[in-house]
Amino acid sequence: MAARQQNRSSQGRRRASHSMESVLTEAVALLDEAGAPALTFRALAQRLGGGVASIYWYVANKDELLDLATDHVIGSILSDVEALPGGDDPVDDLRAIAVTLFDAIVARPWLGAYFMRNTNAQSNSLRLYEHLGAQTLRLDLTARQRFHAVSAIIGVVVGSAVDLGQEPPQEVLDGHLGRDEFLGRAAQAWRELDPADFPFVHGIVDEFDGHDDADQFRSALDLTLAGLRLQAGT
Amino acid sequence: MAARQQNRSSQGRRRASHSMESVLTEAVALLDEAGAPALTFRALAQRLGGGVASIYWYVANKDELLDLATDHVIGSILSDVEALPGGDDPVDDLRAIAVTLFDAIVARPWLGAYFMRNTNAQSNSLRLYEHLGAQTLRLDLTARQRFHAVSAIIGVVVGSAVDLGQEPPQEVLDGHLGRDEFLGRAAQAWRELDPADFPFVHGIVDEFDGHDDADQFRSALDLTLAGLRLQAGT
DNA sequence: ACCTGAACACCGTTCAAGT
DNA sequence: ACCTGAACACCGTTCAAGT
Repeated sequence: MAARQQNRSSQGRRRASHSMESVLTEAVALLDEAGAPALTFRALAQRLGGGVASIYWYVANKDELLDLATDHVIGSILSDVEALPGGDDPVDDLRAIAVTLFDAIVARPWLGAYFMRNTNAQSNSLRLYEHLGAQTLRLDLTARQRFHAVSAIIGVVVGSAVDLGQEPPQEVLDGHLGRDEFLGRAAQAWRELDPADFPFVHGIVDEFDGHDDADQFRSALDLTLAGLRLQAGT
Repeated sequence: MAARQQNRSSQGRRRASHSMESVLTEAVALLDEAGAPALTFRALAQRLGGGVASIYWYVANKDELLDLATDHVIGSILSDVEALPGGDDPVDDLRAIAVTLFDAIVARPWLGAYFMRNTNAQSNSLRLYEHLGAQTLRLDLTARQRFHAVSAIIGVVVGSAVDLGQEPPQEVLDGHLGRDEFLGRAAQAWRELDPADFPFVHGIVDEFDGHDDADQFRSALDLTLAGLRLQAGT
């Protein structure tokens, strides 16, 4: 079937041969499988079937590796965003894009920490930024308002994402405790606080218990978009 | 003046003696002086004048150290928040609290990554949460709306904070480049993009160049609060 | 041009032992 | 009850050398 790989000499496996593409694909695979702590140069080298030092031919350091891995997956998020239908209401289109970003981060919680962190090294991020911003060009806003509006929307996404990206406590990872049990346990602690000292916490503990992160995100996004709509006079 | 310290024997310095308080104070000092990477058990032990292992008497692991250090500084932020005058408009009071939080994070950029991350281990965080929430009790909202409103506001703070907490690139740290030069350099790269492909980016590049993070935060916060005001019918 | 092995300096964490 | 020294297993990064 496949031709004999050039990097196998007659003596057996000798020299590995990588490529930027394979380095990033395997880096993302590690991140997806076990989160940010799983991405080490040694683990990555092992997956690539080579030595640690060869990775440094492709990236200058770990920060750059993370930036490029992030931009790599943002490439596919960008495709999703570009596939969005787009309607006649720019604010609704902004919402649809933001929800797409949020969903992508839910699927890859490690993304939360690196998303939109460095638009220089991340060229797909810049395109995504442009895509969001393009919707604001359809609204009656000043340049400064547009700049701030897009920053605010990204802020809502990142703010929610950071919450999601939090490594769950050890009990949850070990599978001894599901997310619901974990929330329930925290909720129980809240219920035991003095209601006179914590009236708000008592009032919302039932909402907190078993809450959906997506709901929370949607509400935060809707508040920002409502404010934006008001500002644009739409 | 001060009595001879018990941990000095006649042979000279022998056994160090710590306390939770001194551990956290020195941990915060390290974080303040050089950011999150500076807080290592070895550096902390050196400042405390003892061995690394003794720190484990006070905290179970580094995560707990970070949680407690964060809660420690949130204690003083809480004092600032409680010292706020408080007016007749709950939304304005929410804004004042949020701005206080933002200012605290500007002063301690490392906080951004840990702020409000674990209200279990962080008892001062919970009090701060209650303080924000208490303002929403003065608004005509459902429990769910209150819960989401406070989450949204914290999201705006954290979203902006994450941006601030980013370690500046090496050139800025080295002092070869100021923040303005750094922004200007990025802005210049944006100006060189094809305007047909990046109309939005071109439209806001002058806003981006030399922008103030506080302005950006204030705008994001105001959008959220405007949305909240609308929701509460105030 | 691209890959390797071995080293370096540094982490968090543990543990048997001291006081 | 609290502290210590030394070890362990792991990091990112470098470099002289190979192909």
